[in-house]
Amino acid sequence: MRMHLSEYATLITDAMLRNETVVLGCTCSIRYSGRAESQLGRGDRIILIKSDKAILVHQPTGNAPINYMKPETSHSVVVEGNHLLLKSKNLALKEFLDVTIERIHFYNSHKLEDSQTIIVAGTEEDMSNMLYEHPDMIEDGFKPVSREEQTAYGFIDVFGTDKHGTLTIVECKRYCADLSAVTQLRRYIEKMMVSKGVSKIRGILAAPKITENAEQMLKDWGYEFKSIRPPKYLEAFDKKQAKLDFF
Amino acid sequence: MRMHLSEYATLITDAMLRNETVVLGCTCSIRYSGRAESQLGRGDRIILIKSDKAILVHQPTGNAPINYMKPETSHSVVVEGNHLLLKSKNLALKEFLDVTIERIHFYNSHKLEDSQTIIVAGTEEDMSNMLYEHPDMIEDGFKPVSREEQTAYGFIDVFGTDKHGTLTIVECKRYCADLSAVTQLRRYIEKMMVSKGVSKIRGILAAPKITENAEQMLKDWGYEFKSIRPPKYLEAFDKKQAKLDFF
DNA sequence: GGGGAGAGATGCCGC
DNA sequence: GCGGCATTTCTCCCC
Repeated sequence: MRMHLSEYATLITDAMLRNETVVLGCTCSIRYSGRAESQLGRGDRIILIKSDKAILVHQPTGNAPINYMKPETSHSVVVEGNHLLLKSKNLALKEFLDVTIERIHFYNSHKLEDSQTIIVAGTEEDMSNMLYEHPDMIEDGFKPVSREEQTAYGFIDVFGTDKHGTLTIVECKRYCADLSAVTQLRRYIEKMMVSKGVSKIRGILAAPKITENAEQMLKDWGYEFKSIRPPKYLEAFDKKQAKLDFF
Repeated sequence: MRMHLSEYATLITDAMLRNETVVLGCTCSIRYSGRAESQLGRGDRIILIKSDKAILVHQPTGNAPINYMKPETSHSVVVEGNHLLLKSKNLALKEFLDVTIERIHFYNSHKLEDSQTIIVAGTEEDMSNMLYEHPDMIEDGFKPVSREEQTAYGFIDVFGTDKHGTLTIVECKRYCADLSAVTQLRRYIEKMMVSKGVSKIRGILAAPKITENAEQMLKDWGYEFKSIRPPKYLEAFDKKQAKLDFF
């Protein structure tokens, strides 16, 4: 049983008023203007308008949305000739999305309730926590002083002294360390040398692996690489769970 | 008319066999294991399984998917007790997603056809192209060298010589330049000084604006900031269109 | 709200 | 496939 486009306009408008989440399968073309500008010719897509008024447009393949607007966007649906015009505006961000809908394949809307927050384990933070709790993983005699030390040039993952008492900065990466990881470490060290008034600070990049160019740059600057992997995910996970269950 | 969960299992399985895109509004809980590990308690979500077998799970608010798997993932749907178990596996990436579905609010599947590619304008590339065509926007007397040469020294946005013949590297940012933009410029300059065997290379950061810390670091290193905005979106857009229409 | 940095980042292009 | 880098990055945290 196919409805007319005008009926869909009413359906969608009413659903949004009721703060429902709207799903639309349709043939459409799209134009976006805001931080950048884009155009997309006619094709079949899924449109998702969430209860917070974020909108996502997905092509039938690919991970990322092809067009989207942030939450707090206002949407209007009107009939224009023989198609539906979905106009989304975010005046605060000066962003605009126009979707010209030629045909609707399916439509659904529903009030969705979800108060859950995701718990993620195996992050860089888990890694720096592990090193803080097991400083011997860096090297014998390493003594951590602080985590997440704030500097004007950024955060420092792990900060401490080696067995000779030399100040040591450890930068963690959960995956393969690259050039920017080295420049990040370098930036911290240079800033810290000035603020602490010392001439020598050791730099250690802790990651499962490192690119060849990054390793070369690391050596050129007299820093070191330490191959360390993020903590076993399930262990960290169960730990967090235990903590949550406690309360 | 509500169906039993077992009927949905068949519906979804068949739709995937026909390479359709599947949309599901449901109450579910989720567990992910792969590059990291995550858990999400019971709540209402939208599940999207695309024709390339990518899967996205969206909460009713927020821009980004809360869980997802890349294309080429295999999915199975089975009934387990009084709920539906959607198991997604990507053995090549060693990633796993388990969705325990307690209730289905709506379901749709459809064969979607979309061969269109998006055209985006106002990018950093557009910005560097603009500077090549209008080098006076950098400063009087700036002469960009041929664009072919930029590959020889990496991914430098724009480089050339100023009116005194001094080599000059320009790094473009389409939005507010930050600390990493400065270190990036610095890295290029150091690389270039070695490869060209010169002791002085000017560095210019071209962006609409720059953070205070980044500007300080830029000055500390003797580089310069030039406030430049990406080209007017519509103009660049129409240009690209004209080019495409030509063929 | 701005700044800084991580992300299960993703996606693109080049070698 | 790896590497380097932009992204309408998004998101979180902290000042």
